[in-house]
Amino acid sequence: MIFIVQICQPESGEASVNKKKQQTELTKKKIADAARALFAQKGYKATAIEDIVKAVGCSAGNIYYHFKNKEGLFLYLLEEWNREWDSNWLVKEKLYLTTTDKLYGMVEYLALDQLSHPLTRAADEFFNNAEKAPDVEERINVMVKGYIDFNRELLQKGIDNQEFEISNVSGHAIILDSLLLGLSQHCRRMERVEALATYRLAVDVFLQGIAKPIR
Amino acid sequence: MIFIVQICQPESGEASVNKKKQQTELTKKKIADAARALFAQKGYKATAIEDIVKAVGCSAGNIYYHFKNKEGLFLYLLEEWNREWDSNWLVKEKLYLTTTDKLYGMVEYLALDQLSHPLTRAADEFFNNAEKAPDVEERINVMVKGYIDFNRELLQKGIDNQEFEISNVSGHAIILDSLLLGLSQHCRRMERVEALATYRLAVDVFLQGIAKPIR
DNA sequence: TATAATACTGAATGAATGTTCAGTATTATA
DNA sequence: TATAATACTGAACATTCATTCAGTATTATA
Repeated sequence: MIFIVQICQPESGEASVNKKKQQTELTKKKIADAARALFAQKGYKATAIEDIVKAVGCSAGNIYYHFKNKEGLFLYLLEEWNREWDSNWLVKEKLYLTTTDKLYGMVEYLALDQLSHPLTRAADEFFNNAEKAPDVEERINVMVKGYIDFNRELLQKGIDNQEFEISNVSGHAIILDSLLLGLSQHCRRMERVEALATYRLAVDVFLQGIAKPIR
Repeated sequence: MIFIVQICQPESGEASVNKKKQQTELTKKKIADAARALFAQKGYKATAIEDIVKAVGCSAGNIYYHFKNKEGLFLYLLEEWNREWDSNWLVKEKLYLTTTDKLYGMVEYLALDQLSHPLTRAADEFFNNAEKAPDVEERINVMVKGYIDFNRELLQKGIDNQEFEISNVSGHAIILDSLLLGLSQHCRRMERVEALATYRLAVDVFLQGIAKPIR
C-alpha cells in the first residue's frame, strides 16, 4: 500500500533541520483555515469532522493528531481569532484620541468584522450549548473574562480622561459587553449599513448613559 | 396484549360528550410540563424524546401525535411561555405609574423570571442553532418581532408621557432588546442579587441614555 | 349495533458522526 | 545505518436519537 503524505514540500535548498515542525505548522494551518470557513458557513454542530476532512484532503485521524477533539479545534480558532482581534485593535486604537472616539471606532470595527466573520454565529451556538466538559467551560470563562477586562480598561481610561463619570466600572463593563453581545445577534439579520447604524446608536445611548451629570 | 391508556379518568359524574378533547388537553399538558422541566434542566439538544417519554410515562409516538416534532414541541413551549409572560405583565404593569418605573419593574420581573426559568438557556441554544427549517425560522422571527414591538410600545408611551425624548423609536427598541438579551446570558453566571443589580444598573444607563437633554 | 374517527403503543428504522487505534511513512538522532 | 520519534492513514467502532408506522384501544357518530 502506498501513502502519499507531505503534499507540500518545504524549500529544498534549505537544510531540513525542522522539516517536521514546518510540516506540522502547515498542516495545522490548513486544517484551521478549512475548519474556520466551514464553521462560519454551516455552524458548529452542522460541521462534521468529515466535512473538514474533505476540504483539507487529509484523514480524520490527522485532525485528532493535531487537535485534541472537535471542541479543541473550535476553541483554538476562537482564541486565535481573539488574538488577531486584539493585535489589530492595538493598531487601530492609536487612530483615536478620546475614549469616546475609541468606542465608536471599536463598534465600527466590531460591526464590520462580525458581519464578515460569521464565525460569531457558530461561537454563539457553541457558547450556548448546554453540554460542555469542565475544561471547555473554563476556557470559555477565560474568554468571557477577557472581554469584560477589555471593556473595563477602556472605560477606566475614559474616567481617567474625565470623559465620563462612573463608580461601578465592573458593572458597566458587563453592561457594555451585554449590549454588544445582544447587538451581534440582532444585527445578524441586518444589512451592513443598518447594522452599523444600530451599533452607533447603541454607543450614543451608552455614552449618554454614562456621561457626566452636568456639562 | 393489554394496553393501559387513559390513566387519568375525567370526572365520572359528567356526561362524556368531549372525553377525547379533555384527554387530549390533559396529555398535551402532561407532555408540555415534563418537556419544559427537562429542557430547562438539560437544554434543548441534550433532552432526548426518550427522556420526555420516561418522565411522562407515555410512548414516543404519542408525543408525535400531539406535536409535529421536537422543534414543534419546543416552539409550543416558548410561545406558551410568552403568552403567559404577556398576561402576567399586563397585571403587573398597572402597579407602575411612569414608564420609567415600568422599565425597572419589567427588568426586575425579567431578572427573577429568567433565573427561575432556565428555559431561556435552552431558548438561546435553540435560537442560535444554525440548522433550522424555514417554518421554524419564521416562527422565531415572529417571536423576535414581538419582543421588539413590545419595547417600541413601551418606549412610545414614555415619549407620549414626555419622560424621555427619542426620535428613532424602532432603533432604541432593538437596542433595549439587545441589552436585555446580552444581560440574560451574562446574568446566568450570577446570583439572584447580583443579577438584579446588574439589570437595574443597565436600566439606569439606558434611561439616562435616552433622557431629555436638559433637565 | 356497526362504522368511523380519535388516541394511543413501542419496536424498528435509519442516519449521522465524534473518536479511536493498529499500522505505515517520513524525518531526526546516535 | 539502526533506532527512535514524529506525522500521518482510514476503516471500524460506538453511540445517540429523531422519527415512523402497523397495529390496538377507546370514544363518537349514524
